[in-house]
Amino acid sequence: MSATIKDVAKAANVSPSTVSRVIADHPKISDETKKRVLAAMKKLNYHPNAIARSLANKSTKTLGLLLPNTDEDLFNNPFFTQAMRGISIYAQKKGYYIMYSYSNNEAQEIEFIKRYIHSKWVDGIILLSAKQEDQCIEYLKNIHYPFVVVGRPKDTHSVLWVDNDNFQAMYNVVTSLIERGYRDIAFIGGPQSFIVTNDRLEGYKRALQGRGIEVDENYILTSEFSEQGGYEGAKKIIEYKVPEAIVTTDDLIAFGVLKAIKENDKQKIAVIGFNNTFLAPYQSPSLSSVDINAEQIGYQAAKLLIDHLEDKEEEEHNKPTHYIVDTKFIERESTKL
Amino acid sequence: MSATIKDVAKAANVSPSTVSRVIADHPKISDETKKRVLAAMKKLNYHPNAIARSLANKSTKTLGLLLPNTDEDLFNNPFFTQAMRGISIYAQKKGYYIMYSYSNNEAQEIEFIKRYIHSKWVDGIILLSAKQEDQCIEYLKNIHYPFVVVGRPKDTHSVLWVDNDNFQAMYNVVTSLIERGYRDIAFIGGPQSFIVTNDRLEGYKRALQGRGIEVDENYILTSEFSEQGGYEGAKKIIEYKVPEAIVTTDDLIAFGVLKAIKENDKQKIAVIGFNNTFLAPYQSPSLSSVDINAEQIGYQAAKLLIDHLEDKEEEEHNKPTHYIVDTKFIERESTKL
DNA sequence: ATGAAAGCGCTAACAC
DNA sequence: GTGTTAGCGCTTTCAT
Repeated sequence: MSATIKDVAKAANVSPSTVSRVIADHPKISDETKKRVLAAMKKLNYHPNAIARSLANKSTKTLGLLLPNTDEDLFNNPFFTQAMRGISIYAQKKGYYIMYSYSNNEAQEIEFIKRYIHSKWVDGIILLSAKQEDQCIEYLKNIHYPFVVVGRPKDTHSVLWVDNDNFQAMYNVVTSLIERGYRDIAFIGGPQSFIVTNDRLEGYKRALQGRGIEVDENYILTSEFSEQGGYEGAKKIIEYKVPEAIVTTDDLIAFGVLKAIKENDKQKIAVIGFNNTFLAPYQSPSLSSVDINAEQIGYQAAKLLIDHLEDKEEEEHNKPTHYIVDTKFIERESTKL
Repeated sequence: MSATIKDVAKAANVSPSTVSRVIADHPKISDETKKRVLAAMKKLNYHPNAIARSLANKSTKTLGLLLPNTDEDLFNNPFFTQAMRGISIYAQKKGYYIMYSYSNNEAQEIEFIKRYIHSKWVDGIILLSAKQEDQCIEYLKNIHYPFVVVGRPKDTHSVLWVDNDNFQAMYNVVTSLIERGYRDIAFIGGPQSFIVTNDRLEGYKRALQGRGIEVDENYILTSEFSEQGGYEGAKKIIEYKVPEAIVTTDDLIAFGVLKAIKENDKQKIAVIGFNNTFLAPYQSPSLSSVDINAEQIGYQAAKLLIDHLEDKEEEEHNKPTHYIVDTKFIERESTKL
């Protein structure tokens, strides 16, 4: 039905290869014929068939995005939509398409990865969550398939990744708390299986130690990535010993903490969230949180992968292999009590 | 590098067409050769090249998903991720891939649609938001391209769509409020450019009228799709005349309303959200909300489109052209005061 | 039931 | 600079 390269060739009185050359913006083509071909394209409303190009080029210009295998709440976390938007923005800029699939568990995740790769649908893969023992990373590394992971993997050797400096971010937050006179600071994090949890926990511990405050293991809780987790964690901690501040690894957790605090009438406890989600300003008290710039993370992840893909031929010499996105502490009422 | 259909053919001592037939599960193939071919596939670790198949079949088995052209807050609304998940689930079940793109405005949205269509990347398109005057719908309808829209379009003629019965849902909520003795009920909705806003507003009005309560236009506000909008709207309404209840068209708006109510110390005002987002239970008071089952909406949208695509040949006689997903009122503290 | 051959729409040597 | 030709990996008549 729609015009092909041959139709254009005929209409412009040139050969198909010439048309192909103007599509690819080949240098050695006379302005005159180029003009004629372009005109023929317009006239016939011609658009290159991407499938045919992909087959001939052995490249689809599309990326496969793997959404995390996890429970509902985590996926509802705005982090993912923001990262997806960032990915989409850079991809669009470079003319790449994005496919996504949502998996329920790691086995399924690997299955989808294989499907993407074997079917030749994608040129590269973006992993949207790095766990401590991530089989997807292992698999992709082994077969030397181009991929990037959002979140620092356990072993960064020869893998592209982008993340915040989670250690530093939490370190800074806790240090600033200490400098203002807080000493009894508790920590509630998500599951330990996530690297990000451990990084932030480490930052918390080191900040305390750096100021000569002993780490109290009873002040450290990791649980679900949910308000429920924060709520229950905070109750447990308050029961143990009322702290002056509670730092968390996610706003969702912090929301739960705020609720528990209110119920226990311990309103002087400072609370800090992470990820600066859009509802943080609308808590009462409004929640201080660390903005991790999720959109930028997604953007840089796409950039790392696509740039890597495009530069395949020119030796992969000094290409950066990871990118650290800045965080920013957003102070609100929950730390100004 | 990887095995092609020819390699398999050679290994199994048959012709490529025979291999192709077993891939497509063609009936006229002897069990014996089928077995031999399958064995060869395993041995060579053969996987069909989807691009080549697509080119020959003129069908990619992939769908293009258009994320709404709108401000940040709206996209952060969990509705979209839930719908995306539903879409993904049905698509995966039927072996379809999903591509998404995020657009900033309607012009860009149409541009992406054209790109998807012209490049032949997708077999159909899913629109993730129906506005009153939706140019995308107009465009797709005109060129008779297969698509489905999430949300009831203004003109439903010859378009596939899935939605809640937003009129009925709001009608029921308001009626139940009236039956419990509430009379001064205000309404705060999102932008009027969204059909869903009008449907819910209509349900609100009719419910009042049905019980002989006059509609007070000062009790009706539409604004941004955000907490900010709810917050400011509620303040305005309270200033005008303190209502007994405020119904909203979105939890985000309701969150803002709750905040305004607290600040004004008007805690007896009942509040109802919409979409039953995951944070609704974590407000204080916990927020009563209408669960719209977004995942189901996405699932049914994908189903409608894919089933339509697959049945192209067999006359399109009695195929359903839309689907209504049930809503459910989830009562919490905010309506039990 | 199976094979031969043409074709899907585009690209990339290789010639001139 | 431009045309010719041979694929890319698969499907599908049309034979047999």
